[in-house]
Amino acid sequence: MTTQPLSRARIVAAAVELIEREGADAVSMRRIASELGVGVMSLYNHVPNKGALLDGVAESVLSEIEFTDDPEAHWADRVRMQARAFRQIAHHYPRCTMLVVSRQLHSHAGLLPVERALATLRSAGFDGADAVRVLRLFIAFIVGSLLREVGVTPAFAPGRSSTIDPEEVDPELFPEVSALSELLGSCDHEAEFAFGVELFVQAIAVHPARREGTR
Amino acid sequence: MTTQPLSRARIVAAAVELIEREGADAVSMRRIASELGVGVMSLYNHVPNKGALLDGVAESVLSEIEFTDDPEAHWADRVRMQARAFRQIAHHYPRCTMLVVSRQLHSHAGLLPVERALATLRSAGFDGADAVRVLRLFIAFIVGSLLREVGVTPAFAPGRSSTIDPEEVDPELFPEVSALSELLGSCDHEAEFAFGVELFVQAIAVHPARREGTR
DNA sequence: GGGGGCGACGTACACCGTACGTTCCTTGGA
DNA sequence: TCCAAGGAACGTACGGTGTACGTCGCCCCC
Repeated sequence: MTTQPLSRARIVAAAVELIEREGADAVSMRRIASELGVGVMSLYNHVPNKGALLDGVAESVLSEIEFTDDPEAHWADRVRMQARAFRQIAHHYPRCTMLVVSRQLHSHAGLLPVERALATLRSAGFDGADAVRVLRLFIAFIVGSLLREVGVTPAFAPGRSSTIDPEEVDPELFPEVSALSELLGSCDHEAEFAFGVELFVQAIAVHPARREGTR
Repeated sequence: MTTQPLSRARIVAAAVELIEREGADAVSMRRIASELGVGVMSLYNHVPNKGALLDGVAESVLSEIEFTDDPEAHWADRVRMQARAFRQIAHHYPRCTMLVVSRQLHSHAGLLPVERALATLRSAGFDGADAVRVLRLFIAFIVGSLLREVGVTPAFAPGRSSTIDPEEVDPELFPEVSALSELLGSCDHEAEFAFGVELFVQAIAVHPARREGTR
C-alpha cells in the first residue's frame, strides 16, 4: 500500500488534530512532519511558512460553520441561529478557536458569515452604516465570549477552573468580589452566552436607528 | 556611577517598553537581558520563567488603569467612565493589550476593576447573580473590541489597514459585503467603541432583572 | 576577620523556523 | 522506447529560543 501524497489539506488537518489533542504550543513544523511520517522540509512544498499554516487552520475551522440561514424567519431568530453556529465550532474545536479569533485573516473564508450577518441586520431594518456598526459590536461580543470560554481552559484542567480563590481575597478591600466569589468562580458558558445574545437582540430591537416594519 | 540593581520591576518595565517599541514577537529573554545590559540568566533570579514575565507585563499594564470612580454619579455615567478607563490603557499600550486580554491572570491586579464594576452594577439595581452576568457580558464586549482594535495593526502599518479589498470580492456571491466594502474597510474605533457602550448602557437600563429606583 | 548567602554570569542542551543543495520519481514528448 | 525536465521529498546547516546547572565574586552580619 502506498501512502497518499502530501497536500496542503492533509497538513492543515494534521495541525488541527494536533492542536486539539495537545494544544497550540505543541505545534511545530518538526512535530507536524513527524505526525505525518514525513521530513520537515517537505511541508514547505505545500505551505510557504508556519504563519500561513496557522492561517490555514483558522480558515479550515471557520469554513466548517454550518449556516442554516432561513431568510423567511424573524430577524431575531436568525441572529440567534448565527450566534449559535459560531459558538458550536468553538465547542467543536476549543483549542483552535483562539487561533481563529486572534489571527485576523485576509482570506475569503471569513466572508460568508459576514455576508449572512449583514443580510440579517439589513432585513432587521438597519441601513448599511448601522448594520456594519451593529455587526462589529456583535462580533466583539462573540469573540470576547469565546475567548473567555476557551482561555479558561488552557491546559484543559476542569479542576482548577476557578479563577478566584475566595480565601485569598480581602473582604475589606474587595467587598463585592468577596461576597460574589462563588458566582465569579464558576461559569455556565452556555447560559452566559445565551444571556448575552438575548440582551443584544433586545437592545437592537429597540434601537432608534432601526426602521420598524420589515418582515 | 553604579548601575542600579536588577529587579522584577525593572525587568517588567523593560519588557513593556520593548513590546511597545518592537512588538510582542521581539520579546526574548536574551533580548531583554541585552536591553538591560545584563546576562541572560540573571533575569531568572527575579522572574521564574518567561510566562511569569508576560503575566507581570499584563499585570503592570492593567494596574495603570486610572479609576476616578464617583459613587455619587449616575450609574450609567460610571459605566461610561470605567469603559473609557479600560480603553485608554489600550491606547497607551497598544501592543501590550493583546497580552492583557489573551493571558488570563490569576493575580489580584485585575481585581480592582472587577470590584468597581460590580459595585456600579449593584448600584444600578442588579442583584449579585445578574451583576456578575452583566459584567461578564460587558467584559466580553470590551475584550472583543480591544482585540479588534489592536489586532488590526499587528505591524502598526496604517497603510494596509483595510482588511477587505473591494476589487476582490465577488458581488454575486457577497452582495452585502461588496456594497458595504468601503464601510467595512475603515473603522473609527473611538466611535465604534462609544456606540457599543451606549447600546450596552441603554440595554441594561431597560433590562427586566434591574430593580428601578436606586440613586 | 571570617563565613554564608545571594546575585550575576557563562556554558550547555534541546528545540525552533527555515534557507539551501541534493536526490529520486513521475511524466510528457520525440 | 528513451530521454529530458520538473516537482516532491529529503538532509544538512545556521541562527535563534527557553532554561537547567555550576561557578565566581561581592556584601553583610556575626
